[in-house]
Amino acid sequence: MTEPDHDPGPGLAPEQVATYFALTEAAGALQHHVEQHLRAEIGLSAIQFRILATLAEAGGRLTMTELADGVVYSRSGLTYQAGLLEKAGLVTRCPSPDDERSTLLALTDEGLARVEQAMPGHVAVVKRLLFDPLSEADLAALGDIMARARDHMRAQPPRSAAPRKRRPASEPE
Amino acid sequence: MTEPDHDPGPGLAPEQVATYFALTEAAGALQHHVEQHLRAEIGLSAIQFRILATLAEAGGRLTMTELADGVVYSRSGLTYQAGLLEKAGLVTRCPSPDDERSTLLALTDEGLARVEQAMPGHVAVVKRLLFDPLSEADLAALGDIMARARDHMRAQPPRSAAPRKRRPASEPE
DNA sequence: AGAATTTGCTTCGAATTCGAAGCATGATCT
DNA sequence: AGATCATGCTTCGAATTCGAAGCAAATTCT
Repeated sequence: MTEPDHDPGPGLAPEQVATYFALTEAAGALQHHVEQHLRAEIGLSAIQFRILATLAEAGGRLTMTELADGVVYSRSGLTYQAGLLEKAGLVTRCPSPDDERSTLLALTDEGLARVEQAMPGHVAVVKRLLFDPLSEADLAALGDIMARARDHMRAQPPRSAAPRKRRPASEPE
Repeated sequence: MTEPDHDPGPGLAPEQVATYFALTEAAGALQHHVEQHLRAEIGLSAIQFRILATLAEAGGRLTMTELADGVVYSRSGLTYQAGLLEKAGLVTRCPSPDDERSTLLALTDEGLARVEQAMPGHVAVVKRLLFDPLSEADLAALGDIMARARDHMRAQPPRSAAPRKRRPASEPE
């Protein structure tokens, strides 16, 4: 499971493949465990927790597009989850005062309370699974690397295959 | 996006939260881009490619459980995907000579060819998105860290989530 | 040996996800 | 101003996913 035997072709380092697979599998396993924990503890799916946490970080209110952009999610999926969360009383949907067509998702007090209730145990699980075998230096390096990778991916222009996409300039107005 | 304003509680470093979020978001974005590329290039979903690649790494044959264990996937989902892949002629299902109840998934020549066809472009996308902003030292550090994290997660026993795994609970439901 | 427990996989039903199409609002052009 | 295009969200249908239940083979216990 450590060294692939196929021929990846010229100029491609198998070390990168191994790193990528390790990253993907670890991230998948981590997500799985986190999902289990969140659902068992406070009855939220990982994506729901992520939505609420992103809202909390942003100060409580975001438009659907900003939110979907932040959680790397499809618009329709976000609509579905927003409906669930609204029905659960954790968020409210207000029309934006600026753009009538935009919908602002706002965190309710209960929603914020839920996030704060979930956060310690959530982080504890992540700590145990991800950060336990890592040193301080590892943590710093990983944080630095992943932040850089994330920013790089955010800066990636949308693929040309998309029929209707946002403007190439990802600059907020 | 750097420092959440909520109170995570005592003993929990916000740096870890930031690292975890960066990791999750980057992994999610990477997975999304990879999914797009794989589907557009060779008509495989990410999970299908992962199954085929895992099979190739293992020498061509694995049981369903070993495979599901390797790709962190549900058994039923793997059954579904195995059906699709078998119908596509990329794998075959043979009963195990050792255990009659076990099903061995075997990679066909076409399946192996598909993996090898997909691998270069796949790695190129990963390279561009993930490894482009990283130095050699970053790559080595990331590979080391993620491999350690993955092994640690693999070693994690299922908490109490397992319904009826090994121990016959004296409390029937 | 025979019965009970365990293990491995598949089927089933419900929930979730996504892209495309549809609808409404804002911006731009003439 | 009116028309046209662009943007934001939602609905819709199909595909995928998961856990629980079900079934067959193997191991263990008596």
